Amino acid sequence: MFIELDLQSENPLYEQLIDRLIEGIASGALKPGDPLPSVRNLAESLGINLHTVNKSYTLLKQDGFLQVHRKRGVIVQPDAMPGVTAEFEAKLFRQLRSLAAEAAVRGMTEEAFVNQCRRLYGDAIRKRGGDGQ
Amino acid sequence: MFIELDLQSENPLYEQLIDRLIEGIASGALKPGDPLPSVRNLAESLGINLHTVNKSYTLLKQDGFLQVHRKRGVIVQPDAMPGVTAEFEAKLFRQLRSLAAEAAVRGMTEEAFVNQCRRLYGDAIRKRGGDGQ
DNA sequence: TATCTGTTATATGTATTATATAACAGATAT
DNA sequence: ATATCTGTTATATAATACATATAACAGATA
Repeated sequence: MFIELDLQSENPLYEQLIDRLIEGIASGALKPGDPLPSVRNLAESLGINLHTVNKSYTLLKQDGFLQVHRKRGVIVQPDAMPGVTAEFEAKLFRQLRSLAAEAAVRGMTEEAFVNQCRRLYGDAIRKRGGDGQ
Repeated sequence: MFIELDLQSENPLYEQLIDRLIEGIASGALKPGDPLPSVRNLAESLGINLHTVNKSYTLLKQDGFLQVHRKRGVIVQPDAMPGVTAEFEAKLFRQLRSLAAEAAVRGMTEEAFVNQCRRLYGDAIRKRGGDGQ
């Protein structure tokens, strides 16, 4: 687990951690059923508070990306990952619309914008071994 | 100016307003040189505080999307819009990477993801009349 | 028994967001 | 000139979010 958080970022630490963990699942660095460090261990290794890690874990659990076994601790969702829910679609639309509008105003062509989207999707699943769906 | 803000949203009001104004510029609803309502007028018509509008205007001015003339008031940047700066690229990368990773984990294919990106870019400039670059 | 797990409770400090009221200097219109 | 409108600045207050700290609980583990 090579996770780095930016303490200077405007993004909250718990959101950064959520992003890093989802990116880990997308890339295959974290596979279904894989155990995650305990909240206390991860907090210590990241140099942040236990409750900040716990908040990230709790939100990821609520969304179905993680499971908490009384015995095995926190693990990556071993069964079906959450699908494209209405909430996720709404978030995707909202953020993409905002990014696309600013990109257009700044003179970024549709091709350039779409190419970046494609490239970053490819980067996200790069390490999965081609089973990226 | 048909702007609606979501008072329930997690997004701050001043950020929502920034998004709506940039989207207005992207779509052509707001053209270079167009005057914007005064901070007090817009605040009243949106039902929010003067300082919240002023914060949005100030940030948009700092980024070069708006200009403040002592005589003409606040207008849409009449000269060259800000280009694709390093800061914007960094923001674009950060947010797209996060969205792409979650989309991939949720089973959204690269094609579906890229198509949404393309569609939302097209929606953003739809009313510009095809001079979208 | 001692230790580790997630979880919950409580408290504190800081920053952000949004509001309110007031005032200033420049420009505009009557 | 007087009154009004402009962006801007100052100050204050309340609510919320973020991050931390300390403590405790029940279940599982060694």
